[in-house]
Amino acid sequence: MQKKASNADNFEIELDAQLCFAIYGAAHAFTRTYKPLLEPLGLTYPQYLVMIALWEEDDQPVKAIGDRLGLDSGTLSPLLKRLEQSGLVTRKRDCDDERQVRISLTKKGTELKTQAAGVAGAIGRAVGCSFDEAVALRDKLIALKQRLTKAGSEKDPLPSA
Amino acid sequence: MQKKASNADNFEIELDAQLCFAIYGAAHAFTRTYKPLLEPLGLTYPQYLVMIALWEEDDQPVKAIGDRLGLDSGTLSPLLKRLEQSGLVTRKRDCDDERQVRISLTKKGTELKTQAAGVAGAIGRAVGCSFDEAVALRDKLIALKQRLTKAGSEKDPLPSA
DNA sequence: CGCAATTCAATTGCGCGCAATCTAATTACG
DNA sequence: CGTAATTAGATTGCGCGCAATTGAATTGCG
Repeated sequence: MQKKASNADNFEIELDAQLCFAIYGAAHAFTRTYKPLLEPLGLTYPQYLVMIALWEEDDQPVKAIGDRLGLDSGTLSPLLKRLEQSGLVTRKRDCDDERQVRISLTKKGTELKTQAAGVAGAIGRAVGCSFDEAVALRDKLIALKQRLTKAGSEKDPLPSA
Repeated sequence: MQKKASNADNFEIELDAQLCFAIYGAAHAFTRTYKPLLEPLGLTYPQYLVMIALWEEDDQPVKAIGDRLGLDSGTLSPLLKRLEQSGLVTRKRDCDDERQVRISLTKKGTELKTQAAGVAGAIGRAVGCSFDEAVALRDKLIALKQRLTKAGSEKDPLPSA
């Protein structure tokens, strides 16, 4: 059925390797494509993702942004400081829960969305496939990510106590 | 509104954003899945990719590995030094062309391939889709990468001087 | 209420990833 | 032949990405 072992293992190894290379290469090609487009905006690719998250919903705590992007505070804290230094966001402690730091867009940060629209268009052209194809690929990648994430957390699902 | 355009632009922007997030998330989920599997081997994910390239073909110059993985010497030089320190590869100047440094597997490096087979199997399970699906996804990603790379190099085809 | 466990963010350390720069070796060309 | 242009690799600097630790605030529970 799903698993036969034997000499199909060689295919498995090679496919694994090829899938490695493919997703690794595609992800980096993506960031390389963005880089020159984001440079005029003064943003790196991860910073751009954070801005998108904030354009979708302003005034979020760091944790919420981290969940959306799959990043932890070790990555986000310095990144957000740079966005603050660039004058795009502000960081202030939540009044109700002082553990949280809420990230909000400044006027400049909000206005940057307009320029970002041009970036999205350029990427759309570079991706060079139809809308439907892009949607299909997006869904496949999301599904893959979910399966990988689930498989990774299968070690300790719950103490069953 | 500085830009009117059609309201299909909104879809474009959102799809762009979603594709961003999807590929970004999938790539990181991939590396996170590998991490615990590679830890017993003493390899990071990029180091694993280099080892795969060497298992496919031993005794390659740094440049060839860089082309295969899409990495430059700025990334590879320190990485290869770590692999050398781990006793997995050797680095020696090519006799015919002393600019090149040829990377070769040590006995230990060659033997590591056996253990890596188990890694591939585990990943196959984590990916959790059929062989055909994996092949299709791989091909889509490779095609995407090629389109992105080509689009990126369209800026300066030739100086035409 | 009071103390332990949890949660959120920041910090530290290490390994990429890449642009920019540098050096040395090779090739191209007059 | 000799100099310019090219090529390979190393180095530096900066920004992630993540594990591990820390510290402060909050929640849970007796």
